[in-house]
Amino acid sequence: MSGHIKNNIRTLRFHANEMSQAELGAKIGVTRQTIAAIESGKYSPSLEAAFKISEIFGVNLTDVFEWQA
Amino acid sequence: MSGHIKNNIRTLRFHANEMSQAELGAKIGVTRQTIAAIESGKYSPSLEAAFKISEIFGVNLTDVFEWQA
DNA sequence: ACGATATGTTAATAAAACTTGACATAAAGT
DNA sequence: ACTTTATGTCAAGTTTTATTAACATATCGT
Repeated sequence: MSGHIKNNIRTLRFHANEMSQAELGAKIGVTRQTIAAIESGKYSPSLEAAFKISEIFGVNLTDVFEWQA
Repeated sequence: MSGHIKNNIRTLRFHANEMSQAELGAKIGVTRQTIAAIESGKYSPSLEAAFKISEIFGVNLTDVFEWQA
């Protein structure tokens, strides 16, 4: 009923030299299936995974994940 | 082995007119025990819960939760 | 055409987040 | 002294997130 979370992972990956889902997963310590699920909005990541992803892309967490109330 | 997450909930609650854990929990839809556990660092919240908490305090998510690599 | 890489998706299982209910202590108000 | 409010903590249970493995299609380079 309340808000949901949008993400820009796909865009950020392609701007980061077309990094693959598998490569991103390896960098943060999750599987490619997990990245695929997060990217497609099947579920949202843990806070820790979210921080690691934003760290890889060198941006703020809220530039990767956006809360819409 | 990698980093951990620090939070400023206690401080933010006291700055927000000494809002109780129970009140914060009610506002974001979790129990007071969950707030206590998050606040004390027993575990980190879901990304959704983290967004809701920062929304209540009117600050950015990364002002509530800080990632230390 | 063939082999390699990237991604989509599903099913079964494991781990983490969260709930409920309980019992405890401490501080504040009356 | 008594009641109320705030918080700490624990155990058992449910829900959500993450893992692994499998099978699928599409694209790219040779």
